[in-house]
Amino acid sequence: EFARRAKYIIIHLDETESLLLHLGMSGRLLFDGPPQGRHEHLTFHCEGGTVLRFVDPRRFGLLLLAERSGLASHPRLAGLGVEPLSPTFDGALLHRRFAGRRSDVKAALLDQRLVAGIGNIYACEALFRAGISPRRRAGGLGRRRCERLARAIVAVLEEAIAAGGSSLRDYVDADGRAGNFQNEFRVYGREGEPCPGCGTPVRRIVQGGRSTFFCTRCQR
DNA sequence: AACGCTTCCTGTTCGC
DNA sequence: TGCGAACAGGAAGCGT
Repeated sequence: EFARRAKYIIIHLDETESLLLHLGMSGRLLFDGPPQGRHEHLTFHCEGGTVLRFVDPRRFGLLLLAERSGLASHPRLAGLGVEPLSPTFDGALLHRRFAGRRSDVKAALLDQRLVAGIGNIYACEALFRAGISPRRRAGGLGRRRCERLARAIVAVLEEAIAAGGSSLRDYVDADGRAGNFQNEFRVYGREGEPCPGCGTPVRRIVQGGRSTFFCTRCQR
C-alpha cells in the first residue's frame, strides 16, 4: 500500500509500520528486473516473488522505517507545506504563504515548508509559464501574480505527471521507464537557446546554489 | 524567524 | 587520450 507526501514515497508495510522513502537526486525504485550492481542499497523480496530494489548512486536518498501511527508528526513530514495538487491550493493560499518572505520567489518555491513537492525543474518551468521573474521577492508578489503562479504550478505538475515525469539522466519509474516531460521544457536546461515565447536567449543564473533558467523578457 | 551558504556523494560532460 | 573542473531531479545543518 503506497502513499505520497511531498517528494516522500510512503509504503505501508502493515497496520503498524511504514517505510519513508525519498529518491533524492539520483534514486530509483525498481520492481523486478535484473540486479542493479553496487548502487543497489536495499532489496525487498516481497510475498508473491516481486522484488523491489532501491538504487541510489549519489546516496542523497533516504529510507526510514517509521511507526505508521506517528507518520503525520514524523520530523521529515511535519512542517511540509500544502500539496500543490490538493483542492486547497490556489493563488490566495500562495499569496498568504509568501507574505513577508524576503527571498527570491524561485527559492521560495523550492522551500518545502511553503509548498511541498516542487523541485528545481518545475519551479523554473512554472515561473516561465506565469511570466514571473525568478528574482522577484516572494513577499512582493501581488494577488494576481500569485494566482497566475499557482495555476502555472498546477499545469506544469499535471502535464509532467501525464508525461511520466522528467528524466535528465537517472529518473525512471518503477518499471524502469524514463519520462518524457524533459522534451517539453521551455526554459530548464536551455541556456542560450531561444525563448519559445519571444526568441530572446534563455538565461541561466544561480540562486541558492541551484541553477535557474528564465527569459529576461517574458518573465518580469 | 528567516535567510543564504555549505555539505553530503558519485557519475557524466566539457574544455583544454 | 587524459585530467581537472563544473555540473546534476534535494534538503539538512549551520552560521548570521
